[in-house]
Amino acid sequence: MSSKTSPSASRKPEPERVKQSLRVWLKMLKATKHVEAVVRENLRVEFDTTLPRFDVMAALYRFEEGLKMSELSSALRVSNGNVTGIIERLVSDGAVLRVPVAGDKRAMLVRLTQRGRDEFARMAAAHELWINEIFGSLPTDISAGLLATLDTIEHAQGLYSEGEHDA
Amino acid sequence: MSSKTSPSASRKPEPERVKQSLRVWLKMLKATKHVEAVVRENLRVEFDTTLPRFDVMAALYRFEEGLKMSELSSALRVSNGNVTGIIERLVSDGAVLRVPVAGDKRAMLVRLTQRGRDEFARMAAAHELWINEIFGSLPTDISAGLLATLDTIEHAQGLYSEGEHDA
DNA sequence: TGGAAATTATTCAAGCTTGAAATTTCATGC
DNA sequence: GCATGAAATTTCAAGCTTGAATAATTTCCA
Repeated sequence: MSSKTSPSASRKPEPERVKQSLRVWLKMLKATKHVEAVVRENLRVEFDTTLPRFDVMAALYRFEEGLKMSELSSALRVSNGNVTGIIERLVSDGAVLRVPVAGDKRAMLVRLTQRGRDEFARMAAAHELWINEIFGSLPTDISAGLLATLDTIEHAQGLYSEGEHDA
Repeated sequence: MSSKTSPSASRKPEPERVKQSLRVWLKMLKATKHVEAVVRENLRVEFDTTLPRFDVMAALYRFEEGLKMSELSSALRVSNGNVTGIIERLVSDGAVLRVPVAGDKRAMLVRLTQRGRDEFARMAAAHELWINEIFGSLPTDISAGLLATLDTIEHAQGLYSEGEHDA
């Protein structure tokens, strides 16, 4: 770990590089928050729902057979207790169904109801358009470059949070 | 608005472009959340504080003379009531001071105490290193390109949330 | 002046989020 | 069988976040 020539060597990072790193991060954070705010607002106004609910439904939509609570929380990278509350509300709204897992009395399988599926399908279609409204004007090569750079960032550090990678 | 040749024209966006937009957004969101999680965790473990508190202190550090509550919330782009609670806790921790504004009995000026300034200075120094740990390995040209692309994104849509721009 | 409108801030209810503790159930080894 | 630890989930306290409602003050302008 921490070779002498690594750009992240622990001694004396060049101030100009640090400054640029900070600039990039702050701008990335700002842009992301901006897009998130747009999505949140649109979900609220057009579908009377929230981003966390949307995220949960997206995960469940993808796994038609359902997910265990623990699978769900790790897929969304949020805490266990968090998902409990969101699912609770989705269940009482009739969008989600809880079914016991055969052979394991601890676990619960969580699945979209038909109504939940229909509802999410509509939201997802709108969501695609909102996102395309923002990102759709990027030239193809720029877009591809951005994707590649973001990939780098995601993997470009090993000092903190050496968690599990892509699902 | 919405010219016939605009890439975000309201009719029939090309599916391949939409798909790419979605890919880029999801990756950007993921990368941002990853960095945020690192910062949050480090703030918690090394300084026993939270990201919202850090953000508030960063804004107050920048404006030594202090900020009004409304200026603070609009600088951070969060709701009014939100700031109230965070400041409340910072005040009771001795990091922030409230002073009435001369000539306006409604307004309150909020300012870091010396202790708050010292505390933030230490956190900011560490924060720079964490961020550089992640972004510092990006080649200069890539980094500059990312910055430019993010700028584009921030300004690349006028349909939703036509809010005020940079401070 | 005097009153409608705007500004500033707090309060409130609802929901999101976390990390830790508690609970129940399962798996393993002896 | 049975204890011990691991796994799945919920509960909990604390804090964050929002949008709406309220309250106090200031501004504007007729």
